[in-house]
Amino acid sequence: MAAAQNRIFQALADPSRRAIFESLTRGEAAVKDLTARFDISQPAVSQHLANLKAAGLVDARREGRRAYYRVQPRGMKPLIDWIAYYRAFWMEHVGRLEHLLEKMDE
Amino acid sequence: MAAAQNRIFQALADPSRRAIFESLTRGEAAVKDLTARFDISQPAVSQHLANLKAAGLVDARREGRRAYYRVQPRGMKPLIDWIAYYRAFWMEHVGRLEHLLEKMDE
DNA sequence: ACATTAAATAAGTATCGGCTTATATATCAG
DNA sequence: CTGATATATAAGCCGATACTTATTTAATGT
Repeated sequence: MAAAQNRIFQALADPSRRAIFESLTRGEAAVKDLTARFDISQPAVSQHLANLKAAGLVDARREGRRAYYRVQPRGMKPLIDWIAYYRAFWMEHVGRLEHLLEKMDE
Repeated sequence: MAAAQNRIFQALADPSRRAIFESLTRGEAAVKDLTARFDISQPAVSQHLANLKAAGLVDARREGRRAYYRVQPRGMKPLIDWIAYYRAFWMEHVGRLEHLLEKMDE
């Protein structure tokens, strides 16, 4: 559980990797597509994807010679759990956070 | 905004630093106290605190020769915003996330 | 004043991590 | 079969960073 949180925070810490992840929220994409979108080499993209996959944030699908990656929404659970766990504290100190969380129910 | 997210994700990525942050959610603490709680040197603790403070996650207060640090709940906003921004996507793909978010209202 | 305590800063080291190029492994097209 | 395409893996480089010890700054106690 804490290990999962470690992997997720570490995975999302790198701006390039987070950008790739965010890009995948717009929809499934092949490595080739992602390589075209960003200014790093194909191996760099593959390495970032492997990292995201190991963190459980992303899922891969092979189709012929293409590898399609997509976000694995359930992978966000440890991050949400982490926030939820400390929520009691936020609540005590910032009543206004209630309103922040409401945004998540829009 | 994206810069704030960068700093926060980067700050929370290190396990020691995140542990210090989590420890502070249990209440304000002086550097001395934190140094006693963890198995790293005092300078290491001070450096982590400086990092957390630069990320806006933590706030410092001087009292005599002691420096008390406490969580700055508003500092979590960029992280919550980030999750909220991509929530639309999570919702599309995982109806069950609704239930995850409900946990945050318990 | 002097010694002690608390914290921050400086400086150096060593590991980690993200990138590159080069290569390997498949798959497809001709 | 051959060449081209798509991805993954290997190896190495280099900058970032998390630590250390040493020192500085400041506040307290005797």
